[in-house]
Amino acid sequence: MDAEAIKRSLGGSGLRCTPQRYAVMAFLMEHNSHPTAAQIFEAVNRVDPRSSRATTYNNLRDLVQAGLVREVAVEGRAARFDAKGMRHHHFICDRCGNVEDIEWYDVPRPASRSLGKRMLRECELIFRGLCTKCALRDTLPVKCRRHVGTR
Amino acid sequence: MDAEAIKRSLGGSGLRCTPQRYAVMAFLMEHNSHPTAAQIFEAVNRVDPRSSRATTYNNLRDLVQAGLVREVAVEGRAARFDAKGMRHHHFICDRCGNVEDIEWYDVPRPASRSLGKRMLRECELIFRGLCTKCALRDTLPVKCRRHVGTR
DNA sequence: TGAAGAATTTAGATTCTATCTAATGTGACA
DNA sequence: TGTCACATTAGATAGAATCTAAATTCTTCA
Repeated sequence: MDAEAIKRSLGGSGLRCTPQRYAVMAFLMEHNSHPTAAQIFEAVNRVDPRSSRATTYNNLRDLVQAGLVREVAVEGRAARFDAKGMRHHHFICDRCGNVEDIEWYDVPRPASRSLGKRMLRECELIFRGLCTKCALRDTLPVKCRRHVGTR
Repeated sequence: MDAEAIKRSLGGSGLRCTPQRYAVMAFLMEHNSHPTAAQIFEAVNRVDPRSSRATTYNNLRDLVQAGLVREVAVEGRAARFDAKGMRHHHFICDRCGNVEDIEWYDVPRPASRSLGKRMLRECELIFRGLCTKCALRDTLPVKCRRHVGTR
């Protein structure tokens, strides 16, 4: 959306605002669908300046390190990425693996006794179950299922 | 530890108690180090009945589906596995990727409004930061670092 | 300017993780 | 004992992410 804001946040993290890096960041800010690296690579390359797979991964790594993007690991599937906008939690669908945002609320920290000498950086709350589509699909008679996309 | 208990919990989930499956389950119950599939495969095969990689993965999948084992996805690294004993949360080290248990405490559920039609199965609380070893390593002068194993 | 050096990108190879295949083995039960 | 579903196996394959080494672009500063 706001090109200047993206430039500023990249610069503020010591990252050059290259076309490829900008494209990745802009795509993530315009889509809250938690895409995979492959999806980002493909989407960014549908538009002009062609970028390589390695660059997409490099840039995602840099953006995550800079704290501008969050990476969500999903068991048995490719990692998902998410521009850090408003704070939120994540819901991961057991069946289709899609990641969705859940409205933020505060998470109680563990007792310092149970943390020991560990350095706590963040608490992350993850919900699991069936997303709306998959939950609906479960309650439909079999002959109707094909009408509900699986992702 | 208790062979009979393992047999019973496998049987109760409709899983035969094969030597390979038993070995995986027993290993997970004896080690709370959250090993990877590769580590489990190797450890189980150091003892007698040789098991194949595919079987190790198959059995881990079955045990997770049966709810006897938990799988923890870690960004950029192999998944970790964990026999479900006492309830606990997880701490994942940013640097070495190791997973450690954190004493259980209740997690507040999200407002049903923010869940919509999703079917919630579980809430998982994950802490991130530096484990004791890595936190210590950070505060040591460089010349001493080699004395602290990274794994 | 423009030369040097740092950061970035690139295609393709490679590594690592996990799953699939098709054949074989095993055990429960009638 | 025969049958059938469940399990295991080695090796091939798929999928995700990283590495390599060379080329390119940017920044800085003489």
